[in-house]
Formats: sequence, C-alpha cells, structure tokens
Amino acid sequence: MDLRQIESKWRKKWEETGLYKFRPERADKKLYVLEMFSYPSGAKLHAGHWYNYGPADTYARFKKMQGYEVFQPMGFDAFGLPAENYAIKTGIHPQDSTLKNIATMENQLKAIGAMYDWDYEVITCVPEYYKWTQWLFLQMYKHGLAYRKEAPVNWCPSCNTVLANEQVVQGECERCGSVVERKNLTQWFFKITDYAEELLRDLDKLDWPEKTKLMQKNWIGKSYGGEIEFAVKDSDVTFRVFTTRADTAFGVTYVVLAPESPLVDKIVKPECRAAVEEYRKNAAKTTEIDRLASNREKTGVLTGAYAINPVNGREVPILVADYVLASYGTGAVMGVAAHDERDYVFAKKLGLPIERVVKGVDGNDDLPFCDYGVMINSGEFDGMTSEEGKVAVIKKLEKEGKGALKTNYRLRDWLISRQRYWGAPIPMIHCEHCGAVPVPEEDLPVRLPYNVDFKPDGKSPLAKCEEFMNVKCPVCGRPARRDPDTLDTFVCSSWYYLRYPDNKNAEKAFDREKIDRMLPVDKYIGGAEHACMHLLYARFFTKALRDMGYLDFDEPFLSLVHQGTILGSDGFKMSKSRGNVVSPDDSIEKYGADVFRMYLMFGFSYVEGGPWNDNGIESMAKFFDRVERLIRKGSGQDEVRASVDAREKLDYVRNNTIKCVSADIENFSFNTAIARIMELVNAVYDYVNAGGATDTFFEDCRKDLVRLLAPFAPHFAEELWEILGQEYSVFNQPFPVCNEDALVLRKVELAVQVNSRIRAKVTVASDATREEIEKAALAALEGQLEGAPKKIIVVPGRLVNIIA
RNA sequence: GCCGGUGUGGCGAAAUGGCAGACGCAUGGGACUUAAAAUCCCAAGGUGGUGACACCGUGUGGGUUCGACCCCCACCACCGGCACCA
Repeated sequence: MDLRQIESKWRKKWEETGLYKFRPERADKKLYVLEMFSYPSGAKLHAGHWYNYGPADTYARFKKMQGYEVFQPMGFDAFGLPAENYAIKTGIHPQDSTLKNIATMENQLKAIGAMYDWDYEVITCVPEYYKWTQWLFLQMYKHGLAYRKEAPVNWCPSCNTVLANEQVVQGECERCGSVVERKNLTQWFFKITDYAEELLRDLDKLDWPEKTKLMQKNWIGKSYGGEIEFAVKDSDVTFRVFTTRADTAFGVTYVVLAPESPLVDKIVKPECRAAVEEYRKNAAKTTEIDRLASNREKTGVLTGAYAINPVNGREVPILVADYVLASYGTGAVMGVAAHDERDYVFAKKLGLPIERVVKGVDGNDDLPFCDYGVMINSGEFDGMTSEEGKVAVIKKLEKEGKGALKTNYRLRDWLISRQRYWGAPIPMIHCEHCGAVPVPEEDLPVRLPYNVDFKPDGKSPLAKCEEFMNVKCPVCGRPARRDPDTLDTFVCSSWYYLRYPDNKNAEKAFDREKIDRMLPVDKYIGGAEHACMHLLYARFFTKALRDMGYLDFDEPFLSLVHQGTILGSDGFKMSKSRGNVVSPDDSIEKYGADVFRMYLMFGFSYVEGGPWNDNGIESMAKFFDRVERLIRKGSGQDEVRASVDAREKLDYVRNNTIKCVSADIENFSFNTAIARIMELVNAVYDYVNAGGATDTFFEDCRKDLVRLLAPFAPHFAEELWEILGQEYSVFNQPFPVCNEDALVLRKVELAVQVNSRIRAKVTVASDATREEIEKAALAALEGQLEGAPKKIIVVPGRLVNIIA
C-alpha cells in the first residue's frame, strides 16, 4: 500500500466532509483537548513537535470514538524574541517572516493527520488577537492588578540594549560577550502575588503530575513565621525582620539590612557613611547572577547604629550586607550566628559574637546548630521546644505590639514590560499632566507599527517611532507619549485557550456563556519546561478574570500531561548548534506519517522520552504490512470454522486487548497499547493459521482490530476500513467495548512454589476452591515434600506458595 | 547545598507486593526459493549440565515480608528544577 498516497487521499476526504468540525450544538458532550500551541520558528517541525502532537491526537481520536465531541484547536504563539533576532540578523521584518512561517507550519501540522479544526485557529500577533491581549491588560490595570515600579533589566553596554534573561549567558551578552550590567527602568508588573495563596491551595484540585505541582509549590514558596520589631537606639526609627525561627530570637547578636533598603540612609552614623555608601555602590554594580551565587564569600559593613532586641532589650549592631535581599520579607534579617548557616559564616568573618540559645536533644554541641531543639538562655522560654517557642515568642511580642505571626511567599510579581519591538504594545499613555493614562477601550488595538527601526541602539524600538509615540492624552487632550514597551509574550499565551472557542468574536475577548460551556480544558498536553512560568501565569489569569466576573471557573487546565523530550541520538537536547536535530521529513517521505507517529508512540515511554534512534522504524512499517495482509485475506465465506477452543482463545485476546488499549490510552501509555494491538494481530494470525478460519467471528475481530488501530494510524485505518467494505468513516464508529465475559477463563495456570521458589506449574479450573487448589499443588509436587507443610499461601489466578 | 525523578537483557522497553524481561529491534536456526528479498515458524537474561534441571540475576549495601524492580534505611551515578528566601 502506498501510504503517502492514501494519506493525502483521506486528508482530502476528511476536509471535504468536515469530519472533524466541532459541533457546538453537542457541547454538552464536549471534551476540550489542548496541546500547547507552537512557536512559528523558521525551521520545520522536528521530531519533538510530532512527539507532542501525534500522541495527543491519538488520545483525541480515541475520545471522539468514545462519543465525545472533541474540541482540539491549534494556533501560534507568534510574538517573541526569536523572530526579532532573526530580523536583526537578516533584515527580514518579523511580521513577514512570522506570517510566512505560520503558513508553512500549518501545512506541516496538517501532515501529522491530527483532527485540528482550523476554523478555530488563533494567532497571537494579529491585531484581531492582540487587541484583546491589550484589553486584558487594561482590565488588570483597572482592577489594581497592574502597576509600575522600578526594576532592574539586563543591560549590555556594548550593544546598548536590554537583554532578555535567555540572552544572558553566564553573565555575558549572548551576542558580543560583554559583561552584562543591571540598570533600573520603570516597568509594568502584574500582581500575581495577590493570588499566591489560592494558586498554592488549588494545586490540590488538579490532576497534574505531582512533580509539576511540587515545582509550582516551591516556586510560590510559602513559609510560616513571624515579624519582630526592632527599635533603633537613640532614634524613633523602628523596623521589622521576618523570621521562621523566632525561637532563636534571644540569640540575636546583630541585625542586617539589605543594601537597597531605604532604611540605611536614615540610620547610618556619620563616621560609617562613606564605607556604607561605597558598599552600596559596589552591590548595585554586581550583577544579579554574581550576587545569587550561593558560595560567594559573605561581605558586609557596620552602620554604626544599634538596634534593640525586643525580647531581651539587648543592643546589637546594625550592618548592611548583600546576602540580605531587599525583595524578600522585609529586607532586613536578625543575625543568629549560632543557629543559621549563613549568619554563622558571616559572624565568623566579621568577628561578631555567637551565642547559643537552642540545645540539641542528643547533646550535640557543634555550631551552627540549625535543627529544632530545646530553648536555653531565653528567659521565661527556657525549656520550650523550638516548635512551641517560635510561636510563643511571637505571640508575646504581638501583645506588646512588637511582632506578628506572618506568612511569606517567595513568589514575586510578574514583570511584563519588554523593551522589544515584536510584541503587543502596552496600551498606556504617559501624560505630563495626568500621569499614566490607559488607552480608552474603544481605541484598541494600539497597532504595532510596521515601519520601525528595530535594530538595537539603546532604546525600545517603538520609542524611536514618532508617529507611534505621539498621541493626545485621552484625559486632558494635550500632547502625550505612548508607552514604548511591549508585553511579555507569556501574557499572550496566558489566555489563548480562552480565545479558541470564540476566536472570531470582534466585540469581546470571548463570550462568557460560550467559554463557561467550553472550559476548563479537559486535557492539556505540553512540555514540562513550562511548569513554573506559562502554567502558573495561565492559572493566575483565569483566577483574576473570574474575580472580575468574566468567567466562572477557577482553573484553566483540569488535567495535564507532559510529554518527555526526544533527545538527539547523542543523548543531548536537540539543538542547531550541536547539529543533532532530528527532522522527521526523511522518515515521513519514506514511510508516511502514520508509521512515524506509531513509531514514536511505540519506541518511547511517553512521559520519559529519550535519545532518538531509528532502529525500529522499519519494523513498524513491516507491522503495517502485516496488518494489511490480514485485512486483505479472503473472508466472509463462513465455511471454514475454527474449533471452539481456538475461538475462545482469540476472543479472550481480543477483549483483553480492547480493555488494555482503552486503559492505556487513557493513561497516555501508548507504547503498551500498541504492544497489545500487536498481540491481537499475532493472535488473529494464529487463529487463521491454525484453522484457516475465515468466518464471521474472524470478520468481527478484524473490524475491532481496525477500530483499535484507528486512533494511532488514522489514514491507514480509514483505508483498511474501506477495504473491509465498511461505510465511511471509521471515526464515526464506536471504539470497541470489552466483553468481560470473554475474559473469564475456564482454566488457569498457577505457579507452585515451595518456600517461595518455583518448583512446578499446575492448571486448575478458574473457579476452583482453595482446597482444590492446595490439593492440586501438592499433587504437582509428586510427594517431593517431606512432612506436612507449615503454611500454604494461595494467590488466586497467580500462585500457590507452600511453606515447608 | 536543597527538592524531585531515573537506574531492569546486546538495544527500545514491560511488570495492582505474587511466575522479572510483555511487545518489539538486533541475533541464531528452520520452512518457502535455483538464489536473494519478502513472508511464515521456532529459539533466545547469565553461568553450569547432553538433558530434565540447578544456581545467579532489576545501580550498591542493609531491612520488612511466606514472597520485593515495587515498601523502609543508607549510599553511588545520571537527569531535571530551585539556589544566600532569613
């Protein structure tokens, strides 16, 4: 069979007959199956795309055959850095290259033979889409979830441009190798931290890989502790520190502020000012990457000021050190050298005192002692355990107004400004008189101008486009300037799944009634690399939109599966620079899309992936031939009948296959599902070879075989279905259902063990009683046993273990 | 450093605490063929034995259990995430 020819034949027929068109009137049976949409890069689809989309489509087809109205759309995440970099390199405008790539990729995606309903396509870089991305930004702004503040960007002093994090390689500019500096710019943020608690809590509701949930949990980083208020000696300044170990509060021998803390200016003594200023300047110069290197030597300077520890009234020095982060907690920490690794190293280095206030239960007196223990040298708290003490100390301070129980999150607000061209413009206007003013909704979209010099020279590309920048202030009507930045592409991809069901709506981002019916996504499939970014942002968007009243569900993706990564044959991640990218083109040219899909599903464990190797692809093509020969065998005479035994045997395999394949697809265990189908093929051959039977039973088995195969090899199965003389289309057929009766065997073989070692096999009736089984087992040992057994363990259907 | 995951034949991989290695690849043998290809059938973890069989085998070392790839403890290697988070 010329697989490539039948593939185009069926693809054409599917399109003509609209086989995969979503029917909204059947939305009560909807199943929203979504794969993460593609980035339209210049390169062709590689093996990894197929590995994501092929198996996902198998799942979708299986569900369609089970009677679900499957909604499986596809689209393009089309804004972003690669197109812009490509443009800088080649001079080809990002819009031109992107739209061209999309056209190419649409065709390539069609070659996979997936059920995408292209009527619902979404492309993020067209005004019809980004108009609503901008609208969503405005809603966030109106609801207090978007705000501006200064934040550092990566700055390359040689290219004179802002770099994205991924363009910084080991602290250096990816392009020119200069050392990257930090520079502060006023930028927009989304207040994702407002949702930290709910984002954390609702993880419990989700059918997601535990690993992914744990990653999000750690990313959100909730920690329970308390704040303790220190007063600065000889002044009315007070400040708070956050700690999870209030039980060590009596051991505070110094206090540290972050270099960026505004408090520093207020408290520093004149004699220390010069040294402190010098230290702060150096800290600001240090790149974030260096500063975050945990093995870096600890440094710090005295401020000359002293703080009063509220638990014992002791005066301790206040220092400035860059191991304290301004962005976490209160930007100030109490130094307990005896009971914290970092504080200990710091105190040793600077010669600060170390005082033990927690004793280990096992008499361990090494320092630092960071475990929980029993409090000592802590006044009224002596003898309390750390667990009790860390609450009791805060509770006491709380009464005095000098402390409070407090929960902290590691999660930070989401920086969404990008000083880049190829993105959705931020729909804000800056007016000298009115400040930051949102673009009125009726003026959306703020179109991204085409004629822009996007070569890097130190400014946002849009800032150089006067016709774009100059605008009237919507409030006062005086001349004003647009925001020159564009939105992070993660903003575009945080809501695309909401747009699919209503992608042509020109009045709204989406119709509430429609998406409440179609969402949440029932099965979401994509790479694990998005665990903490895209997947968290999308959850945040959904929750924020719910609170604004635009939709009525809490979570966008109920069930999530990550496909594994297909590596190059050298075992490394595929990359152009390594030259180990596997293109599916040759294989598809030679064997066709179905063989390639099946090979990918059979050769790897879906969630594991692994290094590419095409050893088995030829054999998959042979398997197709083997199936085809079986389907083409003459049949329907109903003359040659097999024995009842042979029929029963095959019927067992057939139904067992149906049962296992259904469960395996449900679990995304495609390799074992295909193994079961191969077993069925083998069993049908056995049946034919044994009796030459070509009866109606044989006919039924063949039909089931084609139906079982259909989700995996859709074009091939469609052709086989036609060869069997059946009506178009096999995808309107129900997926076979297991007849449990056929799985009840009359006889079963049991292993007979003596002291857990196999010594014999015995076949008994499947409904044999325990006594019968024991008797049969002992008989099978033919009296090899000396004396009476101490104990006999019977595992029905499996084994008998005789303990002698 | 911390948190996860993985480790099984020559290879890809399977195994609700119950006969390890299903299903394939590569390999060997046979049938068909003048021959080859294709196809069909059989064998196959290792060691020893003519053999029925015996012993050893799921990264390493312990443990729980009648029974452990699976559960527990310690360790090794690789992969992924986080990384001074107070």
